[in-house]
Amino acid sequence: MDNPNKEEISRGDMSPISPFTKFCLTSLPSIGNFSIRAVEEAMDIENEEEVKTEQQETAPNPCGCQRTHCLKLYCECFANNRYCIGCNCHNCHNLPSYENAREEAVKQIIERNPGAFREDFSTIQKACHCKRSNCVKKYCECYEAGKPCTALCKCEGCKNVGNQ
DNA sequence: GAGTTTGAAACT
DNA sequence: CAGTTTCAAACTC
Repeated sequence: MDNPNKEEISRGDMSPISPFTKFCLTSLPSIGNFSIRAVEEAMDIENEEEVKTEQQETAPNPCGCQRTHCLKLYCECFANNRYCIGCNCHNCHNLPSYENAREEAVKQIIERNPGAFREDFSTIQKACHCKRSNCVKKYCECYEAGKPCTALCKCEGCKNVGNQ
């Protein structure tokens, strides 16, 4: 298998700190007063990694995307119009420093589905197409949202019919 | 933790 | 629009 970081290492548009340097900064113990934070500030780097660390515990639904750079709707963070913060994703481009690529991806998705990023997401009625989960597992978007399936759904063997 | 199953998203 | 593939999460062992 290829090193998943290879691509990132060779990119020219990434933040000026290499993955290896990042690893060193975050993994090696600080020496005396020589703190990681001081190094970061001295290098005047983007602070997204710092933000990640600080918000790690409160990050809602951290994703674990491997292949999409978190720029497809497969990525929960991206789909919810959030940057990836405290996630376990690889080669993430869903970050302020990749704003150009991010906006391009958003544009492309909106072309395909104008409603994909509507703000009032909670009011959108989901319509699932489940075949095997009986709509009673979190594979089903309706079930996951805590809502019964409706006539809009095209599911088979649905048992997600609410309390009735 | 590894492998399987699932259905949305993406693609053709 | 329908069929197929890709993807990441849910789930199982």
